[in-house]
Amino acid sequence: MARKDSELTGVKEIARRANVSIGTVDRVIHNRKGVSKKTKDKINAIIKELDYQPNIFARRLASKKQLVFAILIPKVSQETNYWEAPLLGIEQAGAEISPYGITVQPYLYEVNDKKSFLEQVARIDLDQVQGVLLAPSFIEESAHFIKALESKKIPYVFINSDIPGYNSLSYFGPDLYQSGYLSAHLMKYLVKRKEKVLIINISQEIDDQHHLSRKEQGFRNYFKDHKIESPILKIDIQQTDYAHVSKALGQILRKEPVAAIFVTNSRVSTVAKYLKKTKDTQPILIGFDYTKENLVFLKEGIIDFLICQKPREQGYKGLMALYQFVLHSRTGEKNNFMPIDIITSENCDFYIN
Amino acid sequence: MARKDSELTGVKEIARRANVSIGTVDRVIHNRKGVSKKTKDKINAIIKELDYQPNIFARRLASKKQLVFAILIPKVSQETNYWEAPLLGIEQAGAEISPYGITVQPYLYEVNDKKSFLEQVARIDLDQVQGVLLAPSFIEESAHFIKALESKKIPYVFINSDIPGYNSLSYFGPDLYQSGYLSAHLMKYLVKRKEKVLIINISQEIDDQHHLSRKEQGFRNYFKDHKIESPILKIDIQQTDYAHVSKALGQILRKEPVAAIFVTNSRVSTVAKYLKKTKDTQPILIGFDYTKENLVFLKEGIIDFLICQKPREQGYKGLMALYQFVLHSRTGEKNNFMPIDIITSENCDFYIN
DNA sequence: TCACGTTGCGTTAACGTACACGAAAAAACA
DNA sequence: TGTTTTTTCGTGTACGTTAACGCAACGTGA
Repeated sequence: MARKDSELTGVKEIARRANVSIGTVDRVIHNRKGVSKKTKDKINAIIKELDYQPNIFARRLASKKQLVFAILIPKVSQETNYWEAPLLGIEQAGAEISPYGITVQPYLYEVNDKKSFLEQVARIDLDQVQGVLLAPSFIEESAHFIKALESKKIPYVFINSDIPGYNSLSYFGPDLYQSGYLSAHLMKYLVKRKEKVLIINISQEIDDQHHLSRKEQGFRNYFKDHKIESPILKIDIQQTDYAHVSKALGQILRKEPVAAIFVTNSRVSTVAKYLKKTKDTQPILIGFDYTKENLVFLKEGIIDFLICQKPREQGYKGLMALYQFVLHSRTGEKNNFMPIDIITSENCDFYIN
Repeated sequence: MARKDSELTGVKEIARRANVSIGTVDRVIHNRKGVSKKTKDKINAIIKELDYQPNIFARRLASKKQLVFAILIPKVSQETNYWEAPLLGIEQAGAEISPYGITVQPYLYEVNDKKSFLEQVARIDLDQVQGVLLAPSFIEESAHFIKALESKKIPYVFINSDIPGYNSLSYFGPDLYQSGYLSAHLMKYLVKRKEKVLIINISQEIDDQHHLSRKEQGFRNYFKDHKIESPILKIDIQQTDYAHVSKALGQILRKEPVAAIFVTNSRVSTVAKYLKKTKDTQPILIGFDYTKENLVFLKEGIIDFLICQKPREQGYKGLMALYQFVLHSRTGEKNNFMPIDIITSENCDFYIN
């Protein structure tokens, strides 16, 4: 009899060893009620001993129900199409895993609006969700949501920005400090000794400040570590519209001729727009993100370098990590810092965002 | 009766419509013999009409047999650990898809040895293989193998280098011309007007020449397109050992002081080794690939930039493409040019190869 | 004509799990 | 003690596909 082989695994074997039926084993596996503590413990012990891995094919064949993953990220705004990329990655991953009975439900919030974030959170029915992929833009609001997830034991993955200290499955996103550090490294090649460098923060959001300042820190520390003598100027611009930005730029650039400008986020295109209009010698311009707007100026040569951290891949890999965990109990690295890519007008056509 | 719903799909429905049994339907699906041409055609028509997608869970539950993918790439040599990266990507993909009953069989050949390539090809039993991932280093030898694959209708994917004109499922690898073009772009920032630039080809293999020259072409064309006045020198070194390389370098560098050197492949570390020993002012050095050896010199500052094209991802995505096609009949892009990454001593620790 | 092979097809038992249904056992109540 | 309720558990069917087995019908050669 070849039965010996086949009976060594599966619910049947567990049932046999525990002297119960497969129905009972099934109940403890799904911890439904109706099993005495005693037999439940016995069965759990056997499961652990056998390191029982349920057959996912049989499981998903027998169970008609879909798994649901909720996606909580900003929606694409007129201001920037940055979030298009993660969404594309998510959609691709979603398409790949959909044959395995997984449904992806997007909940998209306004990038600068906490209220909108909370509205979307409220729409998610945690009893119908087996995993969450989120960009925790707003620290406090996210913390509250995450607490709810943990109490329901729903696994979640962060993308784009991290909130350390939580028990997330993993994080896929940039190492902000390093990307600032790298930008400074590029600068070193481009500015001559003692030429001035300007850092520009453009953001109205307070939560953002944390991100921006970590980049700035990296940037400044590189200059310090490498004893670069170029003076660093810096301005904060709290309004993101062109009128404000151009005015602020005009003021400082008239007084202080700079050889290079480092914009700490994707709004570098606004700066580029200003620089294009002035006839003066163009300073080197470095900024972030492969957005439509930035790309135009990159190709025109107004922007010299863009730093980018694979937003598409963040979405793709984030969702895949969720899938690997929920379906196969596979956990990968907890922190997955995306590579820091340097984009120029030459390689931009080949950049896979 | 809810039967109406459930009967609308699956082999049962096909069988019902064709007035045959599911056994017969199964036979034509797996085109086994024992079905008359007439009913076979009828069933195939219905399958197409219904756009029947077999339930993969039921399929893999019922069928105990494993799918086999053969991997035909160079093995890691002492000379370079380049091929470690693709293999790692392949192994990761292999681990992820192994629960779906897929076995990955590596056949590794010596990178510079056609005989070894043919030996490995001979070891592959095409009747036991459902897909092939290969790096077609040797054009003619590969062509022969590919012909065999096509006659058996076994899908195959190229990585690292492409042989256009074949009906491969897809290609994952670099766009050589562009990576040369980009290198030149970097040079532009780094050398002053009329300073000399040196291109170095180090390779004993003839097949390689094709690759190298496409890079060189890209490099030269950038200079032409942008009317850069720096003269370009060039040497070919046909022996890859350090003694030869250093001798050749000594000869040319003594005569011609150059501001920058562009090495067209991963052997840039050999050049770096030489430069490190000379006390002269170090020229800018650009080369290819994130190998162990190159990394050392990059961190020491001898190599300034490395161009890299995600060898790990080539392996990962290549195998995944095979999987998506064989299991889910999903085809993606045919040509997948990898992003052209610029690696410096600053971002190298964050580079995901 | 019989015996035997071939072709074309139907039937059925797996594959491992989920879950509804109902039965037995235990507990609670009278 | 008998009756009801609750707890605990076993049985059976379904999920969609695979493939072994077997049975007709037909053809072939003697």
